[in-house]
Amino acid sequence: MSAISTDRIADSIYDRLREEIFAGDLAPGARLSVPALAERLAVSRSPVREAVFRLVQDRLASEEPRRGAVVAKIGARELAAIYDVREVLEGLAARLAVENSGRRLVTALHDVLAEHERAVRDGDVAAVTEADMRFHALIRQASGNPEVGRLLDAVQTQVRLAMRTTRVTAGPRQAIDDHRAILTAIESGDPAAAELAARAHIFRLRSALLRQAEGE
Amino acid sequence: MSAISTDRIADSIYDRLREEIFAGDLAPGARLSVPALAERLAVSRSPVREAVFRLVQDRLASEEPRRGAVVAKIGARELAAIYDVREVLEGLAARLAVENSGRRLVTALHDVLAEHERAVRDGDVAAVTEADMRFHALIRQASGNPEVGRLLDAVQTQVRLAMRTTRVTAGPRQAIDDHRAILTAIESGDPAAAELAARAHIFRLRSALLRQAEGE
DNA sequence: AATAGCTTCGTTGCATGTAATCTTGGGGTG
DNA sequence: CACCCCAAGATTACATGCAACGAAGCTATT
Repeated sequence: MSAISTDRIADSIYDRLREEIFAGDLAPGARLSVPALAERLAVSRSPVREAVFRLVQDRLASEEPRRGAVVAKIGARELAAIYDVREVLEGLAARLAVENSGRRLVTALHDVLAEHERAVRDGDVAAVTEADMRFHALIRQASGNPEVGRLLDAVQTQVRLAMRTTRVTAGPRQAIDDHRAILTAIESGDPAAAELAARAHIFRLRSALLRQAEGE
Repeated sequence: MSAISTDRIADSIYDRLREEIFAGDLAPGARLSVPALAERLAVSRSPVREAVFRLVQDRLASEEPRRGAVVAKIGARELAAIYDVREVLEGLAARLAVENSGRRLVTALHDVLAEHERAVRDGDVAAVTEADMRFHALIRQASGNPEVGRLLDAVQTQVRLAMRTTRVTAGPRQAIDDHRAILTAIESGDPAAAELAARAHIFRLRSALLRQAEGE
């Protein structure tokens, strides 16, 4: 019953570096020198090497020839490509959720949507983000397809990284309207409609993103 | 201009283990002991450890608690989930290929299809597989979206692993008919039609797969 | 003969040594 | 003043040592 043993140094270093990247403490372009990190974190090079390796595989860092890994930059172009993928994956998740799931999902989504609306009214930015992510997470868990969940996690990792450079805000009202449309489609029990609604939502996010990148 | 330096021991071990898994020399369930492999391959444990780690991340192996990694088994259920993902990704690739690509793709696909038909007539199983894979690879390269390519590579890795246990053959005539339908849709320049045709193709493969798994 | 305890073996994960290779900065030269 | 070459530094990748931890098998006891 115990959780995964997190007493692995390599894991905790991976988590820590990840958070430092998302928090901006490690800006895109910053070098991830294994010896330097090992000294800063007061551990040997082995677990650091493993952690950096995982960051590269997650595309949070990229290998530069003989200069070590650096925190990855991600431009609007790459992000748009990722959103193409996200569009079809979120659509798939919504379709599968309708096919596999029941009333429980609908009520949970209603709750999150209500919280989302409250957060927007109150101007609580953190809560808005939280509710937004929860909405998608619920659907993806309900899909019953772990592969979709894993891939969407990877997509979200890239999106979070992109927020370090690109400012990507879809109008908050638009997001709520989209979510409500998705929920309505799920409630109606129509898998194809749910897929379309989810895809339309992500497609609009992608458009907003590109428009914003254009205006720079 | 030189290719990626493959003179890394860890890389060559990774490639070798991968091939041994696909060839069946390492059957699903076989233990991947790092010390044992290091001795067999006459290298130290470090590069072997890295290679095994990558296999686990690719889901070609799975970690068993305190007994090391073992070659992964993949059942019909997991494979069906993977095909759900593959369906939407191949659909996306086909749509993007139509939007981004031109006549070059169409002629290349015609060539591969002709070769595919010849191979089926001659009963050349290896050539059939080759042509089939080439058809999909062409579309995915033409999509211009590297993310789709990477994810479909990962999907294909799982499919190849699954072939070690599950026998997955869609009738060869069906595959050719499907491919011709996809090509027709691409030729017509209709992105939505191409997406639907590609999705239908994978969906049929998935159905054939599940039917075959059912009958056991 | 069955079972409980113990010993041995194998495994992982981390630390550290070392050679090869590339980058980079400085000093000397045309 | 610009440029080139060389040397020093840093990095990776691999080898190897070592302790902790379970698992599996053997032995002794009931």
